[in-house]
Amino acid sequence: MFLTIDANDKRPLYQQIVDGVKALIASGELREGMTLPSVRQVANDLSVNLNTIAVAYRQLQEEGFLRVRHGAGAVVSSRLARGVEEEALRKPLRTALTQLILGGRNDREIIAAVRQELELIRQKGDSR
Amino acid sequence: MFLTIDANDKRPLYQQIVDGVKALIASGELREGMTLPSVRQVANDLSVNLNTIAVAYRQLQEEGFLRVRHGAGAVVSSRLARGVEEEALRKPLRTALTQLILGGRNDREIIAAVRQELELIRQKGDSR
Amino acid sequence: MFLTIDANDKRPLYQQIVDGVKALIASGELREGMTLPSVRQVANDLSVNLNTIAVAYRQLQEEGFLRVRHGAGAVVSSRLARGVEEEALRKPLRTALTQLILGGRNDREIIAAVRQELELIRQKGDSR
Amino acid sequence: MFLTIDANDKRPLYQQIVDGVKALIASGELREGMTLPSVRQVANDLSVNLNTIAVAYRQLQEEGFLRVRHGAGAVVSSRLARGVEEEALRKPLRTALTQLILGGRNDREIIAAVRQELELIRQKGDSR
DNA sequence: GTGGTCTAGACCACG
DNA sequence: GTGGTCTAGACCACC
Repeated sequence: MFLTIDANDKRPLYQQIVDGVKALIASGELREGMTLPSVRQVANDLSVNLNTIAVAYRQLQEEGFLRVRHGAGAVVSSRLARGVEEEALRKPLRTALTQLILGGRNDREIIAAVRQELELIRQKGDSR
Repeated sequence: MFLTIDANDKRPLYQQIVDGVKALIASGELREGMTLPSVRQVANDLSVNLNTIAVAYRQLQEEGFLRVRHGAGAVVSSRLARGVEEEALRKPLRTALTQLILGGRNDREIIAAVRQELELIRQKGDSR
Repeated sequence: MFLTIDANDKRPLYQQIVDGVKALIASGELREGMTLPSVRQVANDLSVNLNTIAVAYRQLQEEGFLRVRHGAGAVVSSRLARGVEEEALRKPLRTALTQLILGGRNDREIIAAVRQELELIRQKGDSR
Repeated sequence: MFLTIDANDKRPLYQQIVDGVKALIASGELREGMTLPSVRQVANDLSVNLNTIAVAYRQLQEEGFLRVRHGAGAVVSSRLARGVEEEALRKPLRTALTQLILGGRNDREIIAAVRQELELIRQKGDSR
């Protein structure tokens, strides 16, 4: 299974699933048209309640990353650039960078960390 | 007042306060030894419940950014590099970068955005 | 083939088929006595499960728009004004109009949209 | 209480709540800044499970009609014209009109029905 | 088989 | 007090 959950993570379980699937799409590991494992299977693999996974899939559908059809499964939709406002993307970036600065990193180190993370995100597959 | 809250922000109020104070410290606008306005005053200025501010101040104290003394107000104690695990700093960065990638930005644009944000964070004062 | 399905549509597939056939009858493109393609052919054309089409045809039969005979295909039986309660017709209209209002349209624009849609529905053929 | 649910309605309960609140906003009965009754209260009034109402409130928040704050309640946000594509608004209208045509109504009757519904929707308050 | 909805009830987080 | 999350388990709708 390609998703993991972390009990120490402060994000709710369903949010971890959502972020995990997004990461897989960003990395190219999940591509347009691929079918995700069923809600039941993910729930079973992660030992998490079925409804929790359903909530995650539902949110991914609403954000346009999945096409979920009732009797069929969930298919990756992966439309990029979905009219998200720049500010909505910048705010979490700003918060993350602030934490790095407070952690004592200087600009050189931060940029290096960013480059490293970008590589990590894209290590599997080759999105775009 | 130098802190603002955004009703549309998904973070809880107290977290917005915490992040706001951290941003001010990172920018150098708040420096070691400076005194923050009282819980009561901030609560009043932002029209927010007094407990909410108290929770924010307590968290900042626990993270080592404030020294709170009864009756004497809260004093900034901006010790950097406080044994925060690298991973704890990287995870929010990774999530923010993932969102930028899914938003259609390429590496060049993302690095540019990071540089721009770093400047913004440091525009007031000139810490370090 | 004259029916299409939209993967992004929130309605179930069978409902899209039902609504599609109804639209063709309303437009006059399908008239009393005409024969519809077989369940098997439609399923094949739309790359949809055979059962899905069968369900759609059955519902159309129950609503009186089709006469289905074993081995002989489905024949259009467009009897209008079939004792449908006014309220059952009004409720979806009300919901659709509410969405238009919340979308910022004023009455003039809404009426114009209604006239335009009525023309579109009837553009093929000229029923009644 | 101003919301009702109909067991015979084919829409799921939470969707009826969502549509009901939208209708109240469209009618002007609920205005910007007004606080909705708590999830628990609505659940109690309608004898529906608490989670069901929570799902409805959550969807309304995602669509931008409510600002829901954790410890506080849910406040009407009522931003009109939220970049909804024209087609998304037209499709349900088209389906509703098709049903009216199949019900035997002519254009004159349909336009009259539309005008009547628009008045009904706006009877309380006087939105815009 | 698939996902969708709903319930009952628990516990946590926020203000 | 408020809403948020999660579980367990049921039943339904779709393919």
